Amino acid sequence: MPAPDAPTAALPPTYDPHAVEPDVARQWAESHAFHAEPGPALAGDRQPFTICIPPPNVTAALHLGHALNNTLQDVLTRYHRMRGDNTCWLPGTDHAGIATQTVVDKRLKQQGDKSLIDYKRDQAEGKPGRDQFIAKVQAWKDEYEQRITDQLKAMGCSCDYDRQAFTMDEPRARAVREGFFRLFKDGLIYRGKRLVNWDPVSQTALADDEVESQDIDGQFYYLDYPLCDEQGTLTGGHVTVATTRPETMLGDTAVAVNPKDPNHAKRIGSFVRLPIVGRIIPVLGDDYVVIPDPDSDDAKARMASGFLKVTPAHDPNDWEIGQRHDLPAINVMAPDASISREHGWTDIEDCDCEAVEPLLGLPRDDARKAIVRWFREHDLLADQKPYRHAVGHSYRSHVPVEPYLSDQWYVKVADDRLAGAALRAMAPDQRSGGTHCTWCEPHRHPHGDHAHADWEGELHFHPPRYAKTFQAWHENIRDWCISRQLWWGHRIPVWRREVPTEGPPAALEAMIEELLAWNRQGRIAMQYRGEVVPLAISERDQLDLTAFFICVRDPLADREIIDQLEAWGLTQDPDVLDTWFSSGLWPMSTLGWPESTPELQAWNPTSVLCTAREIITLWVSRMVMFNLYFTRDDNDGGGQRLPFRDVFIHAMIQDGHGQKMSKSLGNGVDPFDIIDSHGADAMRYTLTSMTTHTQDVRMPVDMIDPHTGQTFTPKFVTASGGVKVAAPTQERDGKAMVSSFGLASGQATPTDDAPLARNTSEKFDLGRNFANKVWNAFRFGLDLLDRDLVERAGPDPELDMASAWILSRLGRTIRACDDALNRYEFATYATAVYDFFWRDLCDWYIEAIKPTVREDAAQQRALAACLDASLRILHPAMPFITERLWSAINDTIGDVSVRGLKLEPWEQLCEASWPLTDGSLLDEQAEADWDQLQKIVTAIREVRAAHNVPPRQIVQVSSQAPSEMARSVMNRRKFAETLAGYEGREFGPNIEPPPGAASTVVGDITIYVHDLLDPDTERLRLDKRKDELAKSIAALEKRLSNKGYTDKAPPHLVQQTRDDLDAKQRELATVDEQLATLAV
RNA sequence: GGGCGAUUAACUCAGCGGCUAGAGUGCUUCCCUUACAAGGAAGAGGUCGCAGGUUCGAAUCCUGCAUCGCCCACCA
Repeated sequence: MPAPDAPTAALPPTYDPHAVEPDVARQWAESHAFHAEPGPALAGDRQPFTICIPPPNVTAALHLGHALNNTLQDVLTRYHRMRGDNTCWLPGTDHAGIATQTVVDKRLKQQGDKSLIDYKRDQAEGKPGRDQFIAKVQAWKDEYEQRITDQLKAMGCSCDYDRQAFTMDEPRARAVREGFFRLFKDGLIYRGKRLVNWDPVSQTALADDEVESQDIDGQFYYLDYPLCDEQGTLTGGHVTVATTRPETMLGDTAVAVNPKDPNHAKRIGSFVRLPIVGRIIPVLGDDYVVIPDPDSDDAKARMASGFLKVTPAHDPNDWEIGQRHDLPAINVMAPDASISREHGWTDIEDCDCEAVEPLLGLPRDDARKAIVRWFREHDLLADQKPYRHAVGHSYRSHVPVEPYLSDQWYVKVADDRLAGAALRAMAPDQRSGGTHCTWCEPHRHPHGDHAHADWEGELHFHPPRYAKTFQAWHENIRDWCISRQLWWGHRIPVWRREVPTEGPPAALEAMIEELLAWNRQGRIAMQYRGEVVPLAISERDQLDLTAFFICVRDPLADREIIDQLEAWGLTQDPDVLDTWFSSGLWPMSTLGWPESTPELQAWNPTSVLCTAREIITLWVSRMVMFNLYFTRDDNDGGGQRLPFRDVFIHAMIQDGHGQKMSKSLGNGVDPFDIIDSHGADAMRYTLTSMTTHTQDVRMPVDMIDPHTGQTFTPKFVTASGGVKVAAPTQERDGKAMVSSFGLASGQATPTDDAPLARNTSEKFDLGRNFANKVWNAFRFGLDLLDRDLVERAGPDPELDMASAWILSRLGRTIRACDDALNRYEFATYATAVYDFFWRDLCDWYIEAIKPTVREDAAQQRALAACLDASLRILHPAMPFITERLWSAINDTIGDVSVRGLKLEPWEQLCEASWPLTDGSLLDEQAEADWDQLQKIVTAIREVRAAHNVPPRQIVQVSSQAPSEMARSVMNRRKFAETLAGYEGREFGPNIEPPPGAASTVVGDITIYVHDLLDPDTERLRLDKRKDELAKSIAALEKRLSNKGYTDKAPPHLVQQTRDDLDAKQRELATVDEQLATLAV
């Protein structure tokens, strides 16, 4: 028992994170240590270091994937803060438009409350539905934003919480409005009638990358269309079109044939009468059509009939064909993807009413069945074959996306000023396809200014392979649909008049003049018939007011304009912007853009973006394009800037079945669960140590029985989509509990009898054990250290071999940490500190100095320096425990710097300096000597273990060595004696083997462990050793007998092999001798 | 269809031209030694997915194949 007043009395023998973390977190919060101010850029020698958090969606709480993401950011942030950089980590959350709206709507339905449909009805009836629904979503957002912030704080994330941002708060909204305005003004945003990816459940358009491909088993239907003349008179015969989507035939406006098709091209120029509908449509030629070939490798060629039905309003390819041939696009569906005559089916009056009537209102699946039935009944279904193919699904509602004709807003990202600039921003060594820009030669934009010559790309991906994803995306990019028919999001700041104006021409004239004036003042921007105003509007008297789009720069500030516009009968576009529009501005909007703030000047570009690879196209791309584009117009002297210089892409966490961990799948693990079972530091350390440059890491998840506290592997079931998840309810020893999946999916509700079971994973034992080791090493260290002795030793005491060695190892470890962290090699960093602290410091050094350190000032100093420096280098990964121990050790020791290692005292560890070493800590001689000593100690321990000598029993050892070595052995004897538990007897060049001694050989030295009279054990040991030696001698001889090796391999390697062989042979001889002695 | 990655000990992963291929967990034996049993000492356990090739030398580089995972791609 330590004395009650000993420093260790304050520290219990087992580390309890729950007793430490909240206090430390409070201490940090009260000290405002994480708040940063930009100050003048590059003041003194302080480098800026900034990270913008990838804002988590407010749809749900964070899971382990976020824990990994944020841990890595915090490791970097804390490291740079300690390095003395002007460090700021900006936290925040994302409103996640469609995702959040969907989640909240689903929850409202589950609770039996008024849901989106009801609010929409209210809104249509003139009641305040939109605002009320948004209020519901806002409440959800408030709840989860708080949860997320609590989680970040519990994880120890050292964000500047004073700067907490949200993609829809006012500063961010301001940035969105300004960004939209500038793109609009520059003609990079336009209104287009296009086929969009329509989600019929959410009833909104989706961007291309919000569509997920899934293979489904479908059918190929072969439909006969009767041939006719131009007037519709049947001429006999038919063509057979092949389709997977018969229901869209209602909107067919042509049949296409490949002009090169030898069998079918002759039909070009004829007409068919569309069954059911009666529409007379041409057969035309288009290269797109696949020529049938039953022997082709291409499944489509095998399935093709040669005739393609063309439905421009319901298929993207057909849309293209329609554009080429000037075909009408006839939309036959309502926004919910049911068959409808109300949305563009202009010639429905001509139809066979009897056939069409029953189809109206049918969902597309039912319509498909009905239409196939109709064709079959009318003997027009030629064939039907099974066909597996990819179908795009909404990433939110998971239903097939409907290509749907509608008016939407687009960003012209394919423009050179956006995608081209993003490509040029790539570091030349990461851009494939030569050093020239692959983009601008062929796609040179007439108005794009080329910054090539003076703008060296410096966007780097880590690992570099992800640069390829980025490049490929921008080389094939298509315009980005940014309008969403949602309520939760940034309202599009565009006003227009829905109905033609009827006012007198004079009033109209005045109105136009007013608009043009505002336009000149830069308060609005205008587009007229798709062209940016001002332009030559020659026929003012024929102006169509409904063809004007008026973008108001800052509708919130400029009420005068809004009031006037509304007085004129103009209304704001009801749609909102794609979430990624505001996320794309994140590195700017969080720093105050469009104001030219000190933050923006000091911290943009930010240092690194830390994210997962799934988001490279969705998000990274847009931030790069926006930041480059918007900074080139700003007159702040900074010029065109990237949002960040480095992109670090980390692994995705999978569950024990190799499935991606995600909220929507329901297999996510709450970091709070891990913090509860293992502690935040353990979680962080383990996650850090898992972060290598691979793509994925697997995390088998267990559950904790809330009744007993025991860990067990839950029963898994296959949920929808084939995903393996823990069964919603679990049972152990007759007692029930609810899994987190059960709760998240709403399939089970925790009760007193069946409480929620937390998750855990034994992977975190690594970090928990390490934290405990650190804790105990410090308890012991605090007990051993004596402030007077440490100070008396001074910074440059005469070091014994052990102390010189451990400081040398410390110096190497600090270097390894720096290298690893600068290269984003987190696992390397984690392993380096682990090995130093546990293996070197605890297992060897502290054990070696135990008998002497209480009186030995030099050892006191070395130990103090090691402990102090260890806390500093451990801190980025394990901030809580190190901060707690820091305050304990701060009370015990002062400045413990040693020569070559500066360790300034500091009140809080999170603000303390990172240990700086100049290389003079390294001592190669001490390292070589210690290496030899470790071998001797291990050899003796091995003998002891083989003979079952208990650890406490001191053995007698003699050793024989060539004279020059013997002296060295004498010097290191005291450490070896301590470590191997022996007492040295005789040393010298010629020692008689003591009778009854076991022996072992280390290099030149033969070691005798006295009084181990068990010849059988001895023979076994020596035989085994002999085998090993014989094997490696054979291998070495073989290598040396290969003249290719001796001729071509580096000489030092060959020499090393020779030395090695020599040593092994001598050792073998000694072992043989000993075996011979045993036989006597 | 194009691209990226993985395949190494029972499990989860390092290593990515040259030590007898490592770590954590698990397993075996010994030890509750006055920091730590969430610990200490010793140990067992691997033809590095398969087949070729390059090289004096390959887990590591190249080619092909197999299996698994992810990203991108217009659903006739």
